[in-house]
Amino acid sequence: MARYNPKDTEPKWRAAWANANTFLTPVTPDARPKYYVLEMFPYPSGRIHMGHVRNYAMGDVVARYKRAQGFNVLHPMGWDAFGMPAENAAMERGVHPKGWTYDNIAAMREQLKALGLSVDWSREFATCDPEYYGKQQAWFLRLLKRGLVYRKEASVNWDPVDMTVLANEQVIDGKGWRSGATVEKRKLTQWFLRITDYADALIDGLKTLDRWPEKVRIMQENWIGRSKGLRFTFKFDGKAPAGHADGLEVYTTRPDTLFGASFVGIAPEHPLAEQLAAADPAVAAFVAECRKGGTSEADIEGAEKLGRDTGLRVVHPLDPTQTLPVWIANFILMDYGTGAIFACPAHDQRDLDFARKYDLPVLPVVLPPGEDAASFQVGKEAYVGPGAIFNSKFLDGLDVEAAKTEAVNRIEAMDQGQGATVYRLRDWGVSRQRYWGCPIPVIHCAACGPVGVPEDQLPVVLPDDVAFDKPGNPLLRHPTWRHTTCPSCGGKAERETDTLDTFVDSSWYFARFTDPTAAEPISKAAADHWMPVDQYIGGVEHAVLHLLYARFITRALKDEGLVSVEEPFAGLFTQGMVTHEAYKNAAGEWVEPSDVVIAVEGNSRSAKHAATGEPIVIGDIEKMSKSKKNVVAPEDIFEAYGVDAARLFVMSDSPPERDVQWTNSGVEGSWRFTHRVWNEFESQPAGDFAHDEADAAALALRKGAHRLIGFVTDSIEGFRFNSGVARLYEFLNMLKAAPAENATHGVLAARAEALEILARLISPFTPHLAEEAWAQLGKSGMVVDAPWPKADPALAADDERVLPIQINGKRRGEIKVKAGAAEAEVEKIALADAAVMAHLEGLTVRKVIVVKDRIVNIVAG
RNA sequence: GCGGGCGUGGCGAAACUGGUAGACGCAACGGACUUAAAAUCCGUCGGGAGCAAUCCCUUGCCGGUUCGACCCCGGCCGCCCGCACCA
Repeated sequence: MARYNPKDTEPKWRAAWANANTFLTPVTPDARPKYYVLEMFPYPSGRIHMGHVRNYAMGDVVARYKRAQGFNVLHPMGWDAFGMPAENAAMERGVHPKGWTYDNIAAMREQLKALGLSVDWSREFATCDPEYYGKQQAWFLRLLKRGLVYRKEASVNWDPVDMTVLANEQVIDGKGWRSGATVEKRKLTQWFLRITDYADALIDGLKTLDRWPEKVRIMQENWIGRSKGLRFTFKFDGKAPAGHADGLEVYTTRPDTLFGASFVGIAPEHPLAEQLAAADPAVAAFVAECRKGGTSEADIEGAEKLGRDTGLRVVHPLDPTQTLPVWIANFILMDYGTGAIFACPAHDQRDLDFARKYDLPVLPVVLPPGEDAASFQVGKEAYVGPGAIFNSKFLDGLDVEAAKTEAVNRIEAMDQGQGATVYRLRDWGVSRQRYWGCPIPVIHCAACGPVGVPEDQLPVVLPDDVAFDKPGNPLLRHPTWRHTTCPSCGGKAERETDTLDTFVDSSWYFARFTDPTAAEPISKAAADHWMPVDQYIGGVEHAVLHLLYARFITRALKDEGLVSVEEPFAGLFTQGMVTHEAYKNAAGEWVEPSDVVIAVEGNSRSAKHAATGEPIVIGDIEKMSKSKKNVVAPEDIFEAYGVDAARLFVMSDSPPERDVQWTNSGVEGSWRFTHRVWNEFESQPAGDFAHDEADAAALALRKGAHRLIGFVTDSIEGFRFNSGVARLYEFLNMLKAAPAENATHGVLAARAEALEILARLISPFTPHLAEEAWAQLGKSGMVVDAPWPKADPALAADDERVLPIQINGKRRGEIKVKAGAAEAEVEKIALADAAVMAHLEGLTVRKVIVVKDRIVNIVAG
């Protein structure tokens, strides 16, 4: 028997698909229902890693499956090609970002093509193609006209390593998401997108995303952070400080606790605090002290409450006889609400900590259920639960929610404030002081201000002749590029040298794929047909970055009339990472897996270096990363085991949303499977055989095959690929138990039918093997064009059931009955069973529970 | 601190809606074939008792609901992810 040889067959079938234009999705849609499958497009780093293999293999399973189900599938591929690494390469190696990027794309395209993906490569583009980013500039200008784009001076997150600004979403634990450098605050004039205009829509829209992971929806909701409360103004007692004649505006979510107020606090960055600091060196010193603390988790956790009494006093809005001191406090954030609060220490832990430290009053106003008003006291823990309001004049006796409403009504009636909704979400700062990005299509004119580049002058193309010998943005140093004339007055003017955050590039590419050559940024007809993406697949790390931005841009483009959908991704699946053990030598240096030999003794494993024999420490299972050297190169695996085995392995073993641990023995298992499958096809003799109803072995095989269809179908539909693969293994074992050699004609007929079903069922997972198997069966055409198999209900149905018999909840035997057998009949058979009778000796049967086709439980005592 | 998730053999895991716990794979062990190895094939494989049929224990821990709980409820313990002085 000839061994299955993936090295010959895999390239052969890829060529066959390419020659037949199998995966080309015509721009003009046909009568079939559409299905748009998309995996998050890759950054062209130069070579694919196992994470890519898993991501794209999953998408390919879905795409091929839907195709076989009769859908007109759109499954495109492109490149998220702008970004920092290209500039870093330019600085480190003197190559041009453009050349570096396109070389990488060429290399990765070949690797991805080797995966045998059912991708329509004719739609491929890179975000750094001027044809793409020019269209991006076009819609950017339309959003600018709409007022969704604006410029402001703001305190921004500055990444000192990448030397650029970052959006809030791109700062993780106070560090840049890409560089890992501690982020600094800087005041800069920047371009912003009004994502906050869409805060409510983005929260409310989450409810419609019923095919998104709950986790991602919760993360987005928390990130947007909507809270309802009251914004109101404290009048100053006596003379107000200059410029603050209107008073001091605060925000609270607990207007019900207003009578428990003991002081008013302002952030150290609050304009009033800065004003006071300018006049008083002692205040200035205090404000500087507050700034010193870092922003990292540990810093905040350990930060002590610091405050300074300003000497100012304000009047209580609901009780003019009462005044409150105004403190500058380090725990108040300028970024949130109004940067000023009223503090109710009895019912807020931070306020309480502060009040205890500075000996400020603590007056409880919410009485917990069961407590006595005369004796209830707050110690070190603030009471934040429900209860009845007391010590609060007209609010007394109301519950918390009713008191909130009443307090808001009173303040509104006095015209001193109003109910307000506040968000944690900030507008999206999109200016990046980088070269390798989409130029912001704006011209700055001394007379006219910033003016959008006229549409007929787009795209604003990046100049190629730039130097990376100095840090900073090369566009700023370019001798001619920025100098131009004002489109409005014709006078001398300068181009904007900031480029767009690369997350803008990835916020609409899915819509461009529907017609990548359209003259408009988005072809309305094509997008209306294909959008939304039916199944989007990618890493969970984009839960609040890319996935939030893309939702926002889609809504903004919808309001601009470019698309009709509000939500870009109807279904989302977030897949787990590919992990691998990391190895270290005695010196603590990371060692590559290929240099390590593992020895197994019983249940313990030890490792040594393959070449030197020195002992190696087997470390944790971690995400594959270059720094830990625990990377397995996909091309090495393709070479050794074939592409299908690699694809199969990343789909096996672990549920797709969970991390999968890469092991060599695991992929060997998948490789063995491909060979065993092939052996079954090869050993099947050619020819037609008639089914034999009387042949029990043949019937069992046919039943197994028809049942398998349902199992595999459900596992793909439900994203349980690992279970589907397990069922395929199980069925292969069944086939092997009914070999072709010396088989009856009935079994040969059943095998022929089973193999035809099997070839179609494995084709989403191991597409090359499936084609070779299909050809081996003598089938015409390719399996990729064959419809998904349909189970014969009569064969897939179980006509006989094995029911376990429990006595008092413990399994004591089993009986065989016809499927759907009546309860009374089942009870009779169960009670007559020898093993059951033995167990019931000396007991009285009290009750018999029969669950149809499932189980029998006898209660006896 | 808040929000979410998870905890099942030596390992990755399965168990659909409360109904036979451990499918399938990996590792391990035993055997066949082979001069030998690889590959392949067959078998064993949660723990314990027993010659055996069989029985007892077992899904992080404690308790509850139920004829019946990996699954539902309450309370602990541990791990992972996200957010975090957000008023």
